[in-house]
Amino acid sequence: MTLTLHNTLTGHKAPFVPLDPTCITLYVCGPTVYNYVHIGNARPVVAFDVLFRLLQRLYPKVIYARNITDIDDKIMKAASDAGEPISAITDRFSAAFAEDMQALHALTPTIVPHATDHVDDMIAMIETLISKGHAYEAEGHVLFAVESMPDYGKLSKRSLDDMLAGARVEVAPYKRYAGDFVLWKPSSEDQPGWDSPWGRGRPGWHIECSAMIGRHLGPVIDIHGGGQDLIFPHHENEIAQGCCAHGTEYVRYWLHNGYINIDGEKMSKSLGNFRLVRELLKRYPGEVLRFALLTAQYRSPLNFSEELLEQAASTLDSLYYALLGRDAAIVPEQGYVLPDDHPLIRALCDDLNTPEAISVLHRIAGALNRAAPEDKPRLKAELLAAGQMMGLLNAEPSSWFQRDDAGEGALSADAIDALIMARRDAKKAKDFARADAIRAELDAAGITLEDTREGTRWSRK
RNA sequence: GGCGCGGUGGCAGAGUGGUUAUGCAGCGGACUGCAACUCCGUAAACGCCGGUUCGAUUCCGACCCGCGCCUCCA
Repeated sequence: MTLTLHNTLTGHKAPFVPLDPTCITLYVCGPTVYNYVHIGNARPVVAFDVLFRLLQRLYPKVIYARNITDIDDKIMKAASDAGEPISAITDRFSAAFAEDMQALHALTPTIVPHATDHVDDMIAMIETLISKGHAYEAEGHVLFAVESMPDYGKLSKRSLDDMLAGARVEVAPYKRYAGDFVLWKPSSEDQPGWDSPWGRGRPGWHIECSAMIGRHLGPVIDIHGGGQDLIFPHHENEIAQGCCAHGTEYVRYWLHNGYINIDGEKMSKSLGNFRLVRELLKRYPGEVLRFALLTAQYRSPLNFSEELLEQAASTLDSLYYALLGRDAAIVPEQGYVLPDDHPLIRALCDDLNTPEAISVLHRIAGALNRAAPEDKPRLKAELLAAGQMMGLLNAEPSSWFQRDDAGEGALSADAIDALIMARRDAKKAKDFARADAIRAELDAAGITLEDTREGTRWSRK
C-alpha cells in the first residue's frame, strides 16, 4: 500500500518515498511548557500519532521525536511571575503535558528531547553557520543572514521583499537585514543563560529543533510535522538553519495540520478562546476528545463545540455497542492482523483520511452487528485492529459504559446492581409497574438499563 | 498591500465528469411486557453567475462570502 502525503513544500500530495525504507525518521514540534496545553495543541499530537502508528505498520522501524521546549521568554516570564526557577515551571508543565497526551491515547514518541539538554549542540550548529558565512555576531546576538540563502522562503512561498513589505515589527538596529532572525541572544545576570563563544546567553526560538533533529535523527529526515502557524517563521527558519549548516536537504516531507476554530475563529492563546485539554478531560473521556479531533482530515479546519464532543461520544458508544454484542460476549479471534489492502489502511494511506477511516469502522461495526455468531469473533478482531490503528476502542466495552465519571452524588455500582436485582424480581412476579418504576428511578440518576438474553446491563449516560 | 486556504443535506464531514460516502439528529417499520441496543426502510446537499461537455457538485473563468499567515502561536 502506497502512503501518499500532502507536502507543504510542493503544495500537493505525492507518494511517500523514504530515504531509508528500513528506518523512517519523523519529527513533530512539541509544546513550550509554561502552561497547560489546549485542545489546539493536542491536534498535531493526535494527528501525527496516527501517522506514527501507520508508519509502524508499513515499515520495520520508525524513529519518532517530539521535543519539549523548556527555555523560552514566555517560560521566563511565567517563572518570574510565580517566583520560581524556570525548571520548576518546565518540570510541572512537561509532566502535565505527558499526562494529558497519554489520556488522549497518544503513544510516547521514541525520543522526547529537551531543548536545555542540547544547548551544546545548538552552539556547535551556530558556530558552523558562522563559519560558513550564514550567520554573524552583533552586540552579543548571533543572527542568521537570510540573504545568504538564495531560496529562503520556499516553504511559506514568500519572497523576502513580500515579507518585509508586510512586516509589522520594529527592526532591531543590530540586524544587517530586516529579515534576519536570532540564533542566540544575550541573557542578563538574573536571566537563565549558558556560556557561549558570544558570552552568556540563550538560544533563539528555531535553533533547538534543527539541533535536536541533527543530533537524534541526522542531517536529513523524512517527515516533519506541526501546526500551520509554524510554517512561517519557525519551519522556514529551521530549513534555513538545517540546509545551510549541513549543506544538504533538511526535511523531505513537511506536514501541517489545520487549526481548531471556536465560532469560526482560530483557537489560540493570544485570542484567549482556548479550551484546555485538562479541563475537557474532567468532562469527557480522552478517547472522546481524540475521536472528535479525528472527525476532520488533519489539514482541514475543525470547529470545536459541545455538539462535536456529544456526537463523538455517541458515535463511540455505538462502536462499543458493536464490540459488546447484543447477547453473549464475543471473544475476538486471536492473532488477527489487518491486511495491507484493508480499507482502513487505504484510507489512512491517503494523506491520513481519518473521516474515511471512521466510516470504515462503521462498516465493520455494522457487519459485526448483523453477523452470524460464528462470524463475530473475526469481525470483532477486525474492528479492534482497525480501531487500534487510529488509537481508538482502547477500553473494555463493559467498562466503557460503566466508567465512573459521573462525579459526586452518583450511584455506586453496588447500589445499581441492588436495584437491578430488585427489578429482576419484580419482572419475575410480572409486577411491571414496579419494574418500570425502578427503571425510571435509575434513569433519573443517569443510568440506562438494557435487558438482554444474558441479563440486564447498565450504562451511565 | 502580498501570499494562501475554504464555502457539500438540520449538524459534522468525505468524495466524485454520469450510478451522488459515513455518522449524529429526524421520520416509518421489525424486535421488546415496556424500553434501550440492533436491524430494515426513508427523506435531505453540493455559495452565486457564466463557460467547456451529451452530461458539472466535480474542470475553467469571474463574482460574493468566510478564514489564515506576513517574525508570540499547534
